Amino acid sequence: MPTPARTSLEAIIRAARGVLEAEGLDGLTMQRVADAVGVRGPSLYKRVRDRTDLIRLSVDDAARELTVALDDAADADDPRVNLRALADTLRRFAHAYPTSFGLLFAPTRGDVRLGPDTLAASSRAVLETAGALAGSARALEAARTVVAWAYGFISMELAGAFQLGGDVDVAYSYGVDRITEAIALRD
Amino acid sequence: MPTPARTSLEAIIRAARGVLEAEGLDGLTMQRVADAVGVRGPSLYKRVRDRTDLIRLSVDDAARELTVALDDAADADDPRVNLRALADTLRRFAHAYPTSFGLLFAPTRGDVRLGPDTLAASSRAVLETAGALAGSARALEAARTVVAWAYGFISMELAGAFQLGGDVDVAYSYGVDRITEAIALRD
DNA sequence: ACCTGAACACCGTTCAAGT
DNA sequence: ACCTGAACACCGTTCAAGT
Repeated sequence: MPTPARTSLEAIIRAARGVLEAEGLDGLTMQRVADAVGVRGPSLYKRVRDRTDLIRLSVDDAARELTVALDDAADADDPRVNLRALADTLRRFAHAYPTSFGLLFAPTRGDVRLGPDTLAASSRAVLETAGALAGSARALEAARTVVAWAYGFISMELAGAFQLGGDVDVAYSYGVDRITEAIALRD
Repeated sequence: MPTPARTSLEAIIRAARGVLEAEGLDGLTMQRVADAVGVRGPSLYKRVRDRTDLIRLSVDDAARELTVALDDAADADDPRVNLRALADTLRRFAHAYPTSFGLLFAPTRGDVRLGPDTLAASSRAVLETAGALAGSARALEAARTVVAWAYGFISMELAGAFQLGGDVDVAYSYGVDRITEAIALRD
């Protein structure tokens, strides 16, 4: 006799993302997530292969949320305005979900890797805006330059590497301008 | 009656770094490190507070090695040449010790954080070269821009985010040039 | 068809007992 | 003074038994 489902993959991912940001990666235990969705630990394995899979699903879910935010952000005509909006959106995302952000490109964790489709979707808005600034032939490398800088800057910020002083908001804003001009230089 | 020491903190850190790069962060178990230095697990706690402490010590050790390499790299008169040498040195370090590199600024792991002195020492060469390019008043933000870009680029490279094709070496080299010109622009 | 308790392997850590 | 085996708590994971 079938038992009605007492939870769902969506609920599990939502709970896992909450735990991930509240307690960090080490705090994400199967027990903790099971408690949060009102089920026993072993039941999670009905919907999720293992803990690594759950982490990947959570980061993937966060990446999709980021993609939506980025797509919404770049709605102006001026590509410089759009690039700033994209950079600000990425930084807001990172502050809201630092652990997920850190795992997005974490070189340390080969096991938690996003699918190419998720990556491509989240790159779309940046690629388009970068292309408008640098020329479509240079779109890819321009986009990489912007994302690399922004990811690096925000990672260092979150890691507390900017202890030498100075206003981090100002530094970020200034950096966006510099990078924008750097990729807008035609040759 | 005193027992002669059968290992040392240095040997433990060396072994831990080896395991860290060979097996990744999850592979760094106390048991594994103990085996590598020829001692039982509990003995490690005579020299190390806990596993987190051992990770931090390992990353700190890697950071010191990086500092030496950076100091040696920037020996030319032309700051552009030096900046390229510094960028190449950082990238070589990252490829040699990807896990340590990832932990250097990992936003995800607040527990494994380098001391300000270690950070300051490793920044010195970059700060000096950046200052020579951007002017000493702009040295700090110029250095941050370079390091943020390089860290982000290499992280994405190691994370496999550059699957869209193109020669990564060329992209890195090109990026160094762009960033160099961006921070060399006086205003 | 999903959920559960019991069980297992593994790991970090402590500690009393050895030398 | 350092090392060890035993022990404990905790966690991921499996599985037979329940409904």
